[in-house]
Amino acid sequence: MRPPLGPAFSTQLLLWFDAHQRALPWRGAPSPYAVWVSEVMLQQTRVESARHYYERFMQRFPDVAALAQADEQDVLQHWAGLGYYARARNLHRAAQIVSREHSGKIPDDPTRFASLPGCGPYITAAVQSIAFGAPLAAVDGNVKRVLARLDADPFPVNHTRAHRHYLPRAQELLSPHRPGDHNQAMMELGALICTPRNPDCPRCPVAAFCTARAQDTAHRLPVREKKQRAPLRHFVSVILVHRRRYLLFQRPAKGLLGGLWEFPSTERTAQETAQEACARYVHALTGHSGAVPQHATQLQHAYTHFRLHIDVYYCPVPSRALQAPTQLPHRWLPLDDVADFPLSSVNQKILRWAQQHNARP
DNA sequence: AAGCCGGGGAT
DNA sequence: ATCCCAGGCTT
Repeated sequence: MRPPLGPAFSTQLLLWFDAHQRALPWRGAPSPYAVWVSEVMLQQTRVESARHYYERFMQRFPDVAALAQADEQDVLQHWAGLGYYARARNLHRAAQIVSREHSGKIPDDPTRFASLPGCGPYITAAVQSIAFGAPLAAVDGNVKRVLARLDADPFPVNHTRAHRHYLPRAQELLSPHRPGDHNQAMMELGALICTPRNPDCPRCPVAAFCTARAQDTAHRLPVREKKQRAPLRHFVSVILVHRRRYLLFQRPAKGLLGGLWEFPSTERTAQETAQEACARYVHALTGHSGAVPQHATQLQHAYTHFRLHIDVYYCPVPSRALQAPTQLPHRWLPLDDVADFPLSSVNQKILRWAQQHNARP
């Protein structure tokens, strides 16, 4: 049996939030557009990671019209390094829809807003409650953790149906008077007090309502399903140079790192060394068989579903002709111009290496 | 329902 | 090394 909470819970929560919330760039009477941009950036992304990107993005695209008119490459350029690039592409498309079909005004109707690309249940509840006062509970990773502890609920928070499971409880607790602040307060509580490890129960404003606190089991909640470890894959990236110009490819519009640019790269098979893979790739790319790739550096990186080991090579070639036209857009660029293209985090590291070594190993 | 999609900070 | 974050889309 759950303790009867009623409005007492949100009263205590909001008192704490009013006194202890962090000063963040998207707080303090933000425009609906500012709320939207911040919520999209904060998906699966910590506040401190998104903060700088948010400031820069809002300076460059201050309103829906500015974003709608922008070139997608410009939008990606301001997102490069933040990850989950479909967020940027969807936000850009959504801004164009708002501009064309809603006279530039962000819909204050949850159903219409939810039909925009990138606007799922969480974004919709967050934006509609914070910007327009709609009484919709926003359920993210923080909220699920807080609720799991509040009720000592063993339902795994990373289960496919976790959102469906925790939403009714979140909705029942939601303050009808200040739904936007209540939603932010739940997330702020999860970020500052009810943290994944070592929750600070003595300083929790709603500890009196918490079943896990009463049972002293907060440190063992929430329950989480095991997931298998990401496999390791080996890639070779090559800094291909012809007369101080560097070859860059653009990745396909969809899928991993969609629309971003990168130094040429290929996956290494188990049967070849990195050096052999690089020579094989350069030959396939340029037809030039006498290439002697020089090892530049190694990088490690982790994506959600696999880990990456990358050997980076430096390889001058005698011609700019490409043998097998890869269908993918490419450019031969002066090193100083490469940074003007949206690069993934890994390729930003490769670029920095090239700059530091002045293009020579 | 399960898989795909980034990156970094905390532990 | 592992976890996990202001999740949504595709299949």
